[in-house]
Amino acid sequence: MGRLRRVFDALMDWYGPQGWWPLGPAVRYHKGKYDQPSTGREVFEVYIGAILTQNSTWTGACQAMGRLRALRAMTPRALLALPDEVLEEAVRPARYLRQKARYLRAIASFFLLLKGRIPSREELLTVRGVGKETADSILLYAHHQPVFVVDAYTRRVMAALGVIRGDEEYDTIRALFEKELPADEILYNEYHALFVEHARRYYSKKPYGTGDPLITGFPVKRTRQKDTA
DNA sequence: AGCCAGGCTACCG
DNA sequence: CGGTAGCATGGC
Repeated sequence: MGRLRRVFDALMDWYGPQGWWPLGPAVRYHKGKYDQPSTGREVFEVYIGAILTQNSTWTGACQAMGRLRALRAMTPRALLALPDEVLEEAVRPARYLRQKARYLRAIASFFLLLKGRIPSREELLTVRGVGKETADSILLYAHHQPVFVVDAYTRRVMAALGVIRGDEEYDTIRALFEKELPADEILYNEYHALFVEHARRYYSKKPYGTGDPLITGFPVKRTRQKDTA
């Protein structure tokens, strides 16, 4: 039963590889070797990006990262050395500058303690500002662990397709994907990115899912959403 | 002019 | 527990 696989194939067919976290052009995707962030710097940039994009736009997060780069503060030590006002000003385009400045400090300290080790999900969740989606994003996009990232878009799309109700626990939805799909880092990477690409088009404004070709083109059984449970 | 971003924490009942 | 207010923005 490859429902989820078919959805992936359709999205991949329509949008192509997204090459997220964006370590290099999508070309490299086809070379089989997904360009892995090997240096500590690149890994740390994913940590930073994961915080900065929370409930925000990628453009805003990029602007903030550009400011940090200009300040030469894309390493944990350099970031921690910034005065509060400077760090907050750099974060501004990514929203919640006060909060995210705190979060960035927390995760920079955490990153230093790791000394290059890959953290567990539980460890990540102890960091202030790191919730489930952020933890999973870091595991997947920075450390290449086969963890499926669930976000608001994932819920909307899958609920519209009748695969879920939409109010399930985060971990329930993650488990569903990880059960139905092979534990493939690159697959999860692209899938999540494709969800974002697709949902930005059809699931940004209400009513969600209007004109979604997944719905018109993939008749998914939606007849018993309510009666079980 | 609104509406909406790739959430998280804290605090409420 | 579940539900939600609040969080120092900027682009389409």
